[in-house]
Amino acid sequence: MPPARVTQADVARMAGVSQATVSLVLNAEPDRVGPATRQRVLEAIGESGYAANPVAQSLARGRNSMIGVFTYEPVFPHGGGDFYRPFLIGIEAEAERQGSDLLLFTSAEVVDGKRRLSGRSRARLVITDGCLLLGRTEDKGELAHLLEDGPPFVFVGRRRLPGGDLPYVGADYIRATGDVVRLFLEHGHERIGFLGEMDARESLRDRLDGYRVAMRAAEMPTSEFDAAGRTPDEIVELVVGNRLTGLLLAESHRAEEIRSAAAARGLDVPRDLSMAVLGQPEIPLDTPLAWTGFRIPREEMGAQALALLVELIETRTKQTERHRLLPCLIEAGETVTAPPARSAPGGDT
Amino acid sequence: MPPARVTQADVARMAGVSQATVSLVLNAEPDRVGPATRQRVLEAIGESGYAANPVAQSLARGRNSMIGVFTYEPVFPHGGGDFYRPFLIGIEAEAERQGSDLLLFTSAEVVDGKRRLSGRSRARLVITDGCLLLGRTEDKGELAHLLEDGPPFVFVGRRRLPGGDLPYVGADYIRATGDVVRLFLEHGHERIGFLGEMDARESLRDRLDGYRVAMRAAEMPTSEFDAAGRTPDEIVELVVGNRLTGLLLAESHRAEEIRSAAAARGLDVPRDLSMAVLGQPEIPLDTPLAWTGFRIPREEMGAQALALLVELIETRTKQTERHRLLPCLIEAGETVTAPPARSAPGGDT
DNA sequence: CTGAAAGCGCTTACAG
DNA sequence: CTGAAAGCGCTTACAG
Repeated sequence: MPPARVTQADVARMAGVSQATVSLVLNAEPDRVGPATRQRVLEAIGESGYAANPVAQSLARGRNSMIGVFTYEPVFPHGGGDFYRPFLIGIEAEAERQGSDLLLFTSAEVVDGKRRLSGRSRARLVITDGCLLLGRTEDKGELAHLLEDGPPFVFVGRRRLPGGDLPYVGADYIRATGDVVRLFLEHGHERIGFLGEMDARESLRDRLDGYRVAMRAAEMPTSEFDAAGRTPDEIVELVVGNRLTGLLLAESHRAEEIRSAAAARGLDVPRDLSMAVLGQPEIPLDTPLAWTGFRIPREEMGAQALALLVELIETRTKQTERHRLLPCLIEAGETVTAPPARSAPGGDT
Repeated sequence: MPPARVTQADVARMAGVSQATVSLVLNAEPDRVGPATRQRVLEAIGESGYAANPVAQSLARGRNSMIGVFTYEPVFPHGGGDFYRPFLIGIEAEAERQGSDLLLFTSAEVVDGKRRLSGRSRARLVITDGCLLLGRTEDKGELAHLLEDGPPFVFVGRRRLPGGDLPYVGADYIRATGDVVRLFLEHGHERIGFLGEMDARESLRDRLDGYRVAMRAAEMPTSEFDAAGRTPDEIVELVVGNRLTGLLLAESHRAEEIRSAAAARGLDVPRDLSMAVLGQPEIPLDTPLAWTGFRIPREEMGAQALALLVELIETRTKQTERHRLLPCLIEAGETVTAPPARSAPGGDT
């Protein structure tokens, strides 16, 4: 026999008032209920240990202090990586501050190892006041749907939708990458290459854009290479073939293997080749060097995303600025220095 | 203006039936509704894109597929340690399997950095079908309360309540510690000491009990030392003073510093002193040795705890065995070998 | 086989 | 200031 949960009706009986009055004490302005009645109700609540049933609240008014957290993959993966953790550190801390609980949608349907945001999963979202979305394998179609007639949500990480205005809190990769490019320029580099997957993902696009914009502003020629399917040796070959003195790595996790390959070919980092990573990899690099690059403010992104979501829920107006772009801190490191002196000033004629 | 969603009433209107009939088509056995009617309803559902409102379902059914997860500290701590992670890996995987969502009680009141399970936090628990409890700073009084009139719950880790029968899924430290003791005995050790905090926590008590039982069974004298407040050097002093050839460490995280102190005093592990750790520390030891000891099945504990909880929720009977003790796998390692030969056979007279 | 009705536990106009 | 009532969108006995 499940211990029957205390309801407003029980409290009302104890306090000798109507159920509606209990609700008013709980929800309305203090002066909606007379002080004496109010007192009795409050006491009854204390004694009974009453707590509002959020499901009923939800149905009646549509809010329940529950924030949904939807991730496209398990929040707690078996393997080594732990992609979501830094974001969730920020999210949890902010949730504590806001006084909301977090509902992890672990019941979502899984297709090809990725959780889907459609069907029952999608319907389940409406349980919460609003929802945080995290992951790198989102389906833009699903998002468009959600935007159209779903509960409020905020994506952690910049996401763009062709026709829509998707709320997000992202990191300013464009600017951060530009900062790194300018660091190279200040050191006197002229031939600075960009290596990354030529992918449509915003986080990668933004880095590429940042590179292009900064290079163009400096009137330097760009050299972009697709990292996909290339071995470290092949990449070093590209560096040499294009006489690059600097290399930006969008794929920061490959930094160390590329440096090794360069070393094997007699190219020392940073003496002969300056390198920088555009963001820290999930799994810290096993490296003897302090890599130059920038730090992604993941915890802050999580916290701000939740803060923005709460704002959206509370105002429910289109007025609020729905996008936030947080700055990345540049890390000086030691892998970028002046380029080697040109062997033949004026070119290699 | 939130886009109005299609309800059963809408579907009923389209199909020319009652709202209840729509519900029956959706939920009851196929033959509760005549094939023709059923067909019309199904068509209307298809056309309208109807999806049941899970909030309303929850309210009507009295269950909501939400499992609460209460941790005494943040699930995602800032610092290095990550105590809860392995448990939550198991919990999340099991939740996927069971089709339930996880509600993290991040709104709980915090006192001295620990979340409390009383007041509003306590009340909030009842919104879930049942709740998983994790942490090492539980208040037994709060637990007793919960047991009395709270929702079903299961503690991850063995917990005992003087008067109550608290459901848990734990690791069998008694047996695992006994296994380690027997490993020492098989190697010929006779003077085996136990070092740990003499604390009331079950996990520590169990290790001590396991040690005592196994030693008594072998008719060996026990030597127990409180690690609290003792420096590594002082501990080594105890080892020497008591002529121990073997040492069990309940506080596995101190293993390496004690080994160093022993080495500094000329005691090599395992040549002069065999050591074993009773469970892996949260943060992996920075050590050149493979430590002998046992592995705590944390993921499995999480998964089983959730499975047990669901069972309790579904059966709602006292019949179910409410306790599960999982075996710990012994790790052979290389820190336990035969004790050094006695200098004077027959004693040191 | 199907509909009308009550109920899940709340919120919120609406009367007094 | 307070109560009676309607309603949120479902499920589920209970009558026909």
